Amino acid sequence: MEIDLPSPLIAKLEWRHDIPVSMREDLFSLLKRERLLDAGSDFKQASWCGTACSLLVEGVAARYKLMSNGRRQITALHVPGDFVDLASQFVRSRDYEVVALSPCRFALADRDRLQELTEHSAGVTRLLWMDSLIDAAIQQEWLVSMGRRSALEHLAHLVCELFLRLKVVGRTDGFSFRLPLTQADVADVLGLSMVHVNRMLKALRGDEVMTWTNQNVTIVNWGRLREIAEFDPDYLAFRREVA
Amino acid sequence: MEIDLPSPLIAKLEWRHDIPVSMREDLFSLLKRERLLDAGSDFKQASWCGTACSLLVEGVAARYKLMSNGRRQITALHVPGDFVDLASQFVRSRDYEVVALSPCRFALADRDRLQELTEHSAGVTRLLWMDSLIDAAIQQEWLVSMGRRSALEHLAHLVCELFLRLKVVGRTDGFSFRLPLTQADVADVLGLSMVHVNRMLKALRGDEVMTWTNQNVTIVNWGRLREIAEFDPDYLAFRREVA
DNA sequence: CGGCTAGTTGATCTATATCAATCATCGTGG
DNA sequence: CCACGATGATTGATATAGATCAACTAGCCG
Repeated sequence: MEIDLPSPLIAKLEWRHDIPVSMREDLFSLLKRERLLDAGSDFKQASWCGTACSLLVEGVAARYKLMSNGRRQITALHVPGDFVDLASQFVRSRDYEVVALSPCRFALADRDRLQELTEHSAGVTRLLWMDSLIDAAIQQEWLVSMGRRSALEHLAHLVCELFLRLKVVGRTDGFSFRLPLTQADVADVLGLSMVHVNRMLKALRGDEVMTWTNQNVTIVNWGRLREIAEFDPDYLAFRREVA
Repeated sequence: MEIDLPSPLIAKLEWRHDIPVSMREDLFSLLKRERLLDAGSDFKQASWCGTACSLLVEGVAARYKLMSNGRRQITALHVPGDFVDLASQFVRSRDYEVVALSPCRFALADRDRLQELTEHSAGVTRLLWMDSLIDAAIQQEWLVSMGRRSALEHLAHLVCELFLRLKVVGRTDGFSFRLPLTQADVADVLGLSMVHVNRMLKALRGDEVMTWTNQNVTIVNWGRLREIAEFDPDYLAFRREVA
């Protein structure tokens, strides 16, 4: 079963561009080693993290910053097909942590091999560069949500986004999907208090827009949810409608 | 005077890495044409914006998203040495606008030439990729500010960041610098109301931490300002202390 | 059964928004 | 030189979104 590690990555990329066979092969040859991480463990303590870039293959992880008085802000959620630390190939960043929110499976790209590959294949470089640009677009959208959307709209927007991101990598079942975040985690994503997240979830549940119990999200009224969030999936750069 | 267009870019990059002469030459040859934009004009209406990538050489510009009910969120501020639309080389994004906040001078990089350059020079590609990664790091820090810093801390953090970014490109005078944003603009950066921005400015002025009148910022007590903001410049990736 | 974690709810408090008025500055045309 | 309008800054009064505190419930796992 070791041959299929980059498949969620490739699934995601194919929603965006045509991927020639040669690039696919490059990615396969780059991502062969596999490693696991338990739920709750910090990514930095992973033994390999100094020498390789990690592609998340299964599970959900979060990037966050911790502040002096214990406040935490999650700045990104990683789902299968996402690189967790591509930037580390170039920039040393000590100020952010990554944590596995559920048991995670990673495919490793050796730094030296990646460096070599980017030097010889402008195509792959382009692909990875674009991927990081789209991650940035996602963050930009989060910024808009933080600044100018209400708590309810923000929450709705987050769910819309995650639904599509999970769907393109085949991690949804109709309008349902698993999302291993506690309400406290969600609060740290949205920049809200846990209590308020709970209330907003209740509101959406009450209006029969969506439910989120334990770790299971079900979108009951997709149109309404999009409407509340003013969700426009353009920034995810898919070539056609996902849902 | 046309020879010096990329100089703020190079100044910025040199705070981060050693730039070999060959790369410097590549950048010079890439960025030769010059264009102006009036304060207040939208970047998309610029004639060249379909065929070239634009490096801001002089002035300040803002990237923002407009929402249905008129709310606006500024997601990035561009200062001399910043590419305004590097992403457009790869991704079509219709959902964000860029506006010149003061009269702006741009150096243009022809898309085709840039494409060609990135195919032949892995070094330049790396440099530009890293630059976009650091832009993303800045956005990440903005996200933290939005989510988990108070209005006052957020404002202080913004000023700290802009001070350093302007300083490395030689746009500061001691602890003073020009920042052509109205309080309404600042509100749209911070995700606050104009009125509240005004109050926070007053508070910082009253405590003799900084002043911001008209378009002139003066930091009176740098240590205190950093303290309020919990500012750690690591994310800007400079190799040594700027201030 | 007990203790842990996550979710739920209510009461109260506070940061920030909104509304509205005033004031300062500056460019323009008379 | 002055009147004028426009734009931006400042301030106060009031409203509200969301935080904080505290209690209680429901699973779940040993």
